[in-house]
Amino acid sequence: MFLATALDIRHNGTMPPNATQTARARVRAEMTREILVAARSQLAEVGAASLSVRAVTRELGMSSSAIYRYFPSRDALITALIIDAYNALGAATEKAEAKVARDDFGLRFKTIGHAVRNWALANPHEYALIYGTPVPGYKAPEDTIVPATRVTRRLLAILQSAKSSEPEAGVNQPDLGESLEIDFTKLAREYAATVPPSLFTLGLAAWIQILGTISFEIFGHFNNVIADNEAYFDQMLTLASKTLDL
Amino acid sequence: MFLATALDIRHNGTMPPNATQTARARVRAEMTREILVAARSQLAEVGAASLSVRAVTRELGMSSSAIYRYFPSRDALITALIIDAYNALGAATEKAEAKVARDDFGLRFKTIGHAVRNWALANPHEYALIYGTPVPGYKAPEDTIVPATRVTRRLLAILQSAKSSEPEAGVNQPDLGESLEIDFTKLAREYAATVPPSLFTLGLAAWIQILGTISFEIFGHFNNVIADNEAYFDQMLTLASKTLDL
DNA sequence: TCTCGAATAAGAGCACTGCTCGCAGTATGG
DNA sequence: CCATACTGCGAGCAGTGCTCTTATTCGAGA
Repeated sequence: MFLATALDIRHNGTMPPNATQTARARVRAEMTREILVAARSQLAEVGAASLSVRAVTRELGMSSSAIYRYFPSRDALITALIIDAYNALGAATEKAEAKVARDDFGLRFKTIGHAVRNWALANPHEYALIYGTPVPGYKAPEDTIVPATRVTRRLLAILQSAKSSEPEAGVNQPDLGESLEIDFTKLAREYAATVPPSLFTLGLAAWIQILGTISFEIFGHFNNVIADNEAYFDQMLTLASKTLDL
Repeated sequence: MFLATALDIRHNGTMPPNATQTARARVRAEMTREILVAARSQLAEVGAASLSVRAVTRELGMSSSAIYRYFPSRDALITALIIDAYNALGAATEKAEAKVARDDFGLRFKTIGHAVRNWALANPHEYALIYGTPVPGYKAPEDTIVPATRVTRRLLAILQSAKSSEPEAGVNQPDLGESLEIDFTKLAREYAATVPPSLFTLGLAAWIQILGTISFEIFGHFNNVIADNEAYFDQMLTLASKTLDL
């Protein structure tokens, strides 16, 4: 879990190697957890930009300097929140998708789309944290890569299943140039997928359409433009699903 | 221009009504301009989140409090930069589009797309300012609405022209629900456009696809995913252009 | 069981931020 | 010419992230 990860960020050289945690390690883990809970509520309230570590410590009744025993910097705290957000989004979508019939690929696709949107609307600041403007000095560490791909892996699985049951369907698959052919072939290999590169690009475009539409809504670009946001989103999902021949 | 706007934000009740500016008004306008220039360079360097009004005043050799005679708050300064960014983006795309043949709608569409991307890559912080996470306390004022629609009006004009020359083409226009029919009919009326609502939704989807793809690139979601970003972007534009039957 | 080093917590402090206020000059319209 | 509006400056406030010193507590090895 990310808590262990957060722990390992600091003092990784001095952590005891055995699994049975000492009392001190346990209270440290508990403290770390509490800090993250407080930080998460702060994030939900005021957003990442206005998140103050001093406010977090105040909420916990500790001194402002004490938090640096657990997180070396504000950036490290926010990184933990980013991983947290990716996992929360992943869990929410996986839970939603698990409820629908496996063989209805179009429904699975749309369900994931709506789940992402619903999570984003319920947690706008968390969404902005992962899909909005990156924080200034921030450089995505390795820890975020896997959680970041939880949803896309799910989408790819659907594409994969749909394609295997109906191979080489009549989708209008574009012919890519050489460089894109290389990029997406490599990408498919990394994801252990067998979907052809041309179809892969369509899947990526659909994913971008989903996030782009949600970002438009969350960031206020639909204000005075569209009233029924959900209807537009659903219509967009239907269209994307059709493009992917699901 | 936005400078006049920025001026009118403050002291609008005390501005002399006649057009011939007094000496004081002229030096005030000049000062406002210089502040914006300095702020713009700051923005380009460190981004909106890290933009410091004190740093701006230092760059101008004035005291930190003096700037509040020109902009009532940091938010007001950033608002001016937002309008600025919208106009810069609009100017860049309009300039690019003006160079291509009027009757090649597909090319005009793709040219606008590439122009937006090129501007975003050249001015990533400005792009993030208008299409990334909104600044915490920020509420878009009326002044930003018109500049914000410069590019979309251009795209709509293309759609409009293409449709009039080839009315009711064989595009796969989706049938919308009642609420969307209302939303987009109203929207078309506001834009003084005659494109049918169903086609309007496809145009919006294309615009979202463009911005979504650029955001992915600028915000780092293509790192270790796609190497040839431009090729992917162009391929996406081709696809979108085809969907719009341009 | 004792001891000594490591981990923790707290407080003072530094350099920075956005912003306010009062005071001094200066230009301007009546 | 003069009252008034405007402008700039410096001090200061409350807040920030973060560091360093000091004091305390804990736990593992002798």
